[in-house]
Amino acid sequence: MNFIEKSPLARKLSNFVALSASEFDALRNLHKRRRSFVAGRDLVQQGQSDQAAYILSEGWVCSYKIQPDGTRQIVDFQIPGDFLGLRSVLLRTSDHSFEPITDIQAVEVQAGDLLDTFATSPRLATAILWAASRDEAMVVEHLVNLGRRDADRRTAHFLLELGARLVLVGMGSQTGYDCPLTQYHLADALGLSAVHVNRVLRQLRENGLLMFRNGKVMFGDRDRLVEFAGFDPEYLDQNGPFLK
Amino acid sequence: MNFIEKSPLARKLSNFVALSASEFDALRNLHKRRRSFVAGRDLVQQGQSDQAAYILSEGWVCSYKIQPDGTRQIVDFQIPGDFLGLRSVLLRTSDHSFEPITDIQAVEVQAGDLLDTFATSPRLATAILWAASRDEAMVVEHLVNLGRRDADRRTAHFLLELGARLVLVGMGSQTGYDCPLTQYHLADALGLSAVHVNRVLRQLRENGLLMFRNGKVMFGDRDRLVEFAGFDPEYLDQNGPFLK
DNA sequence: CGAACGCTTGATGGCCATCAATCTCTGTGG
DNA sequence: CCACAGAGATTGATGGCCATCAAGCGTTCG
Repeated sequence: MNFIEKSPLARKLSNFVALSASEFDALRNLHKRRRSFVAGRDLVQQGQSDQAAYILSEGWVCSYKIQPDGTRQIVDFQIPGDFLGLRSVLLRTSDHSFEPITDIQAVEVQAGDLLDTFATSPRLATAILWAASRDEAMVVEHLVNLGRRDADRRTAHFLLELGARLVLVGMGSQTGYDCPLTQYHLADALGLSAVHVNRVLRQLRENGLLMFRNGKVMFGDRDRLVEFAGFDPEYLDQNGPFLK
Repeated sequence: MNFIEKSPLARKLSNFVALSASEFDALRNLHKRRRSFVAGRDLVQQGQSDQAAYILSEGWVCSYKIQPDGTRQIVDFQIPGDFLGLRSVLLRTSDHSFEPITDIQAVEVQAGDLLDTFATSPRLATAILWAASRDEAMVVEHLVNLGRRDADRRTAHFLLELGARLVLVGMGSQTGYDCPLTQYHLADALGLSAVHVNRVLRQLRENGLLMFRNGKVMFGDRDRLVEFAGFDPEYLDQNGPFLK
């Protein structure tokens, strides 16, 4: 049993493709330089060009865009096993910034190595493209969330999705998960004010649906919460391995 | 001069990579079956599995998701040269639906052919991945639009982006473009009610910023509009060929 | 021990949804 | 040829969701 088989990324990809020993090797070869970053200091600034991508192995990150008027929109959160900046490898400038929410550990991935892996290990390539497609599907669902759900359902839906993602890397369960986000993070992700997020969380708590407190999210009545939020996890496409 | 060199997709990709004759050939080989669809009838239903993707050669399409309560959120519009359903090739179920807004012509692309092309023509592959990354960047910008801009700026920003995209395939200019969208389409894309979209358009018109009328969008004072909307087209990454 | 950060709650108001009615335009069939 | 239906656009009235301003609390940390 190799350490890599327990890495969050390997764990996540295994939910889609059953990886062989040589594919675990190929995955390990992607890992070049291990790097640490402290909470709060941005990795890549919006507009800065950067040909490297990262795989997050520990900690939480958010990707966001700042508006000219200073307001911030968080596009997505990254948890262990997620890629960082895969898109900015191809576009000439990074179109958004990354902020570590906690201290993090990440592994640098060279664009060239990634393309080589695609050529030599098509099954692994499929798994990686699956993960990228899934990330995009999550951004789309986030967009629907902002466009067509009110604050209560939006918040509930978001916290349910986060839970489902964490389950995939072994960091969550049906009853809840540890969550280092502040109410300000939630506000910037959900397009709400922090004040209103606070009220929404109170209401969800008083209705026995979920608790967001002291760095923990705990689902009260999960079934009722899923029903309330209209959460249909199908877009996450995590119903067990597809390629045997 | 081959017909393919004038196709919207070739035209779009040429803005990123200067394509050679053999690359035009490879691009032509992707085009298998040409198909027509009439306005209003969906191509792929949400939840339906489908292993084929399309390249749109004529007409307009929108991709959207329907909520359990019947509300609709349009995720993106596709114009000639855009891919349809590239993501659902990898995920097991299509996570959204496609509605042709006008009668359209599209070319079917087999997933396998696409991967073959990646192996034989890396420059073309890079160009296609660039286009996909750019599409994703547009969804992100759309998300920011919904989360952090008021109705006026949101509408202005959206119509400016659409204009910039159309320029790339030769269907628009600095002064305006033809646009088959209804105010209902705009409402579903912008997360607003159709009534409010109407009011917003009136205000933009009365301020001399832009006219949306009779299937045409005409910019009044484009500079002021760009300033007003906070439109920074850098995320579109269309500043001329990158790979010579 | 003061400052910073995050959380909490109240008061006020504005943006935008909703309901409702009317108007134009186009296509269609009697 | 005209009546009619339907889609799209337009405008007014009302109200609710959520932003904003303001104040105060607890905890952590230098």
